[in-house]
Amino acid sequence: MPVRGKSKRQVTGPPTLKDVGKLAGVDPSLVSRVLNNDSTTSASPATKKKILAAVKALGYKVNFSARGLKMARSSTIGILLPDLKNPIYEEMVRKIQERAMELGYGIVLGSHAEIGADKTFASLLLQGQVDGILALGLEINDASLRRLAENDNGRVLTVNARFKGISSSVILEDSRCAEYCVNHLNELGHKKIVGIFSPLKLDIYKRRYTGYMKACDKLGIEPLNVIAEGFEYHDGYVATLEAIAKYKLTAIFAASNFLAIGTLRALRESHLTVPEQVSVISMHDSVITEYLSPPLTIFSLPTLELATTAIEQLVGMIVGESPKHTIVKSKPILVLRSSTGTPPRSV
Amino acid sequence: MPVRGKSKRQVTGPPTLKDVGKLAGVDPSLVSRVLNNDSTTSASPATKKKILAAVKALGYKVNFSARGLKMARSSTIGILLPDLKNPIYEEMVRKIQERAMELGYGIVLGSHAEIGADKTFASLLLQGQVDGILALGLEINDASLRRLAENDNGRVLTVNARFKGISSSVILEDSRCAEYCVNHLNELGHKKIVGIFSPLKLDIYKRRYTGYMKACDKLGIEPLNVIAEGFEYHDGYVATLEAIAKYKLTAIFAASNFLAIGTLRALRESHLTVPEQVSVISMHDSVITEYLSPPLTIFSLPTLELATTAIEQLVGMIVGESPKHTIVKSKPILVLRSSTGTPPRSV
DNA sequence: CTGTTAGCGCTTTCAC
DNA sequence: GTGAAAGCGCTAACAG
Repeated sequence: MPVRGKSKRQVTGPPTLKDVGKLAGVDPSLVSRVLNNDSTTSASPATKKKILAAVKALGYKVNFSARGLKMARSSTIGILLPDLKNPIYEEMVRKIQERAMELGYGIVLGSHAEIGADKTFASLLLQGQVDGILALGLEINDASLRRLAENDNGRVLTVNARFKGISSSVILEDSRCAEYCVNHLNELGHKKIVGIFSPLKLDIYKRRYTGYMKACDKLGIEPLNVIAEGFEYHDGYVATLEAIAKYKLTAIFAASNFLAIGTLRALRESHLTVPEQVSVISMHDSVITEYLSPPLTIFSLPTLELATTAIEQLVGMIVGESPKHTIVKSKPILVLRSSTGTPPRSV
Repeated sequence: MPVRGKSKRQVTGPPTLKDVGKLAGVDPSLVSRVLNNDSTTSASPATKKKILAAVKALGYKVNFSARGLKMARSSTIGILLPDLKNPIYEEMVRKIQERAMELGYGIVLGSHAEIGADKTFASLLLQGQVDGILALGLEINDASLRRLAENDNGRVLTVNARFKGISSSVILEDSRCAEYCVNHLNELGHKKIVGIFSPLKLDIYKRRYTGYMKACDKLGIEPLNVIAEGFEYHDGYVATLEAIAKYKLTAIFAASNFLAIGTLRALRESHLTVPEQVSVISMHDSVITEYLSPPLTIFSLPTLELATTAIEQLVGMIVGESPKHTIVKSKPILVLRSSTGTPPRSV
């Protein structure tokens, strides 16, 4: 390990506040105050300029360990997700990381299952290893996270989901988006529109379900739906098989890209062509949708904005703002590809 | 912000070494030594036991900020990737994170483009914000990372890629895997096997290309290949269109899942059925392959083992081991699905 | 407006 | 085998 000299620095590591202070001819603490825009003290423009110049000259960057130690903060936030398989999470994680970095935070990824019993995210939070947690679209079945929510819900934020006991969240207008999907199908002439959802105990699917039901109601068509067992391709596949057997459908609204991929497979195996015999629509755009067979028509919502809003809100909470529930509003955008068309004549 | 009392602790944050020491009736420094298995001093079994008991009782966990400050290490490693879209990266990142955590490290994600000019990963490393960098499957076109590689390549490791100037890497047997793919096709009776690759300047594709050429040579069949423009679905799509126009092919070896997805689309649009008219094989298993149309036959390599090996090697380097190149050896595993079959009679 | 001071929790010589 | 003490780089009172 590199060792420093006693009085004079021998092995030069990264520059410190002391170095900057020396170069600028001021005290290190003043540098700190200037760099942090300390409101209680205002440096004279002249010294401020000198300091900034020295900072740039030396390429000074804060040492997060030192700051973290002093402020009793880790400057890292945890992101909890079921998996990264879903491309939407991937994009969001990327975006969150980007924004977090700008805000001076690092991130660590995690999931309930994999961290191990005594190393849950909640315990990390409690131990001060992370300053806050962003929970992406999943159930909270981690016992200690739940306990945490009861005691200290000031630093846990759920993304596109709401949970009892957690008073901070940011969500999209999933309900509205689902409505748009059904309306689009109806405009093409469809009346037998099956909705395929993942379990409704998950808030996000409940909202999509609500939108679907609302649209059917408004349009005066009969709601036909199947609740899949889970969230994976396979669940969409099984649910679609069930729908085909049960209903005389002409269109399917698959409530997630994952379900939709399973849906397409089920239709293919049942020798039902898309969109000639059955139209398929889904919501939330991800790269893969364009490369499915056929490419999927979808309505998209601003997931990236969801991501930045979430991290900003969490950081706000960490520095003292109150938790709140927010909705990122935005009109769903139609991405028209080739999985939707007019219903077959015979039906 | 919670404030602590002067002499007696008022607001109790997470337990510290001092707390543990007090409970165990020993000096905090001893606790530290015991917890870190300090080889220079051996505590008596009795006190050791007392200490461990106190640690457990209090639920003590190290404060990474303090340790980092003291040791001039951040205990975080950076992962550089082109994107997380590719499910294989996702799985690997997950695995790396998991193992890193066990080893006492956090991770931060990053890419060249998005971090911003003066905040490249290399500079993070230089500034001590990260202790090392894992670069996943991409070119290194970050000027400062390149510079870094020239000066201090002791803490940069490339994963499934090798670069001039970077003396630490871990790779899989991609060449061998490509050979297996070609052989499988040939065993089914194919002679006109087109290989589709991403640009060969990328080490990983060069190796797959080499394997393909070697297999063709051994088999005595003519190598037919197309080098795509890039790495995305679209590039595979365009390359396949070109291959169809150029060769009388009966089978395609797509050198990545991404390319393969584009390949399937091109074949579909060209009204060539898979596998009746054209067989398609790819390598590296990811969830999506099973849900393509048709589900892809692939050969898989142990990417998760690649991930753990990489992080372990990097951490080893951080604590002083020398950089090295390692190959994770493993026989490619055939995952037989329905995209491959015997060639059509007429050819 | 700016400097002084203390101390966050940890590791690590150096004593005993 | 164990304790004492110093100091990593930073921030936040408190002085001046």
